[in-house]
Amino acid sequence: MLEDRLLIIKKESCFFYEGDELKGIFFIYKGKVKVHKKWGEDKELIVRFAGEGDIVGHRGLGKQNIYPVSATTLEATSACFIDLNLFETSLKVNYDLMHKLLMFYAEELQDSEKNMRNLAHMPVKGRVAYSLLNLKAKFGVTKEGYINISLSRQDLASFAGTTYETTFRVLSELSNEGLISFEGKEIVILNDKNLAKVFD
Amino acid sequence: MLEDRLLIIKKESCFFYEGDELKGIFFIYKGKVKVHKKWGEDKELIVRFAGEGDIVGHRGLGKQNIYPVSATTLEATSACFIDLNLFETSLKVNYDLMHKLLMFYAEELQDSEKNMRNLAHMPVKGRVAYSLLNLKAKFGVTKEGYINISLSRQDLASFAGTTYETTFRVLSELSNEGLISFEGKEIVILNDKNLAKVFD
DNA sequence: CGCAATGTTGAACAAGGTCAACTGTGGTGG
DNA sequence: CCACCACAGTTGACCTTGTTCAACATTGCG
Repeated sequence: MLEDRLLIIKKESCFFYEGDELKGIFFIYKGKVKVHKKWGEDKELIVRFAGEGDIVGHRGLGKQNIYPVSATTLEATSACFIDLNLFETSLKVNYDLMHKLLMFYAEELQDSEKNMRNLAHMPVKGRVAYSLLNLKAKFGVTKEGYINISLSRQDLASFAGTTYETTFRVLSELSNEGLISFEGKEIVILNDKNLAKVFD
Repeated sequence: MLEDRLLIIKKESCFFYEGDELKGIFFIYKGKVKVHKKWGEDKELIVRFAGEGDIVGHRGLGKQNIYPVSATTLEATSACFIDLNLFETSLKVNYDLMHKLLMFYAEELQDSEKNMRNLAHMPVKGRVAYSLLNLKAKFGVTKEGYINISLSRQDLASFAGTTYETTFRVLSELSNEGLISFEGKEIVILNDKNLAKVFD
């Protein structure tokens, strides 16, 4: 029963698009996903990342049943698709689930608004630093100390709300200052405290 | 019983501050309120406006019981304060309330993320235009056609995520283009459709 | 070996923020 | 009644930030 809703999604594939009709939500068993929003043809903003145990697609709930964002896997991902009806029914039946979801939304909203303020007022360097610390907090580090998510520069840029090139320069800067170090996509934060001082 | 929780708040006063301990939420009977977040000493971003029938302070729900935003009246306002315990209890008892709240959060989250993307990628002129249309949609217009909220330039700037002076220039520009007209704080949108074309 | 994709850097440019001056307007006291 | 001041409204000039574009380097892979 459950099995026929279990999806295996390969790396770098978009499993729902901004504007699509809302069919249901996804529960991530394994893998990592970016949730993003387009602007024009070639610009996007990554709104959030989701990993193991997170849900994706819930943002579509509300008046118009349309996904307001797209979701794309960053690595091979397995997820459970939960039909909208089933989900709504579960909510009706399970008070606790609904309450958890409510709290989850509340947290997300706080996050989102902090990000808004950052985009409006924080300079790029701060935003990149903030993004890195965010990623570390969410995904942790590997045993070698690298942030446990392998992200293209472009994705990092889209997350920080800036361009590829600028992200690049900022990253070298931070590296020169001894706050981080990296080889390709693998990034280590050497000094959390001082990295946090870049903003704030 | 209800009366002792009814508050009359005079114009331009902040009734809770970002960082305050969360005591409860406010239900606005009458008046208008801005919900804002500080950056540094002198910069702020207005995250949302609330009017009659809206609730304020719910953003504090979540892990740490702290208001993540401040709330300040724009006009004389009457509001009902609902103690956090009472509110939580009501949620437990009233399935429908909880569901409505959930949907409300979902909408807010969508809004917030649209705003994030706009801040990241939309130029200032577009953001101001977007803000004006937003305000019109939320508060409607007076019989003379003015947007039914009287906002200082500074507040409009903080809502659009820009500076006082820039807002000013953009407003004159829009006025020259025949899209809006204004006398002091009172603004009319002359051409919704073309104003929307400024962004998008 | 060569080509494509991605990484790296420099330079020019544009948007918007900052600062400061100027204008008008409405008190306030002589 | 007018001179003066305080203060928001208004505008100009400049400067910083970050984007854009384009060149060049490096890597990986057929």
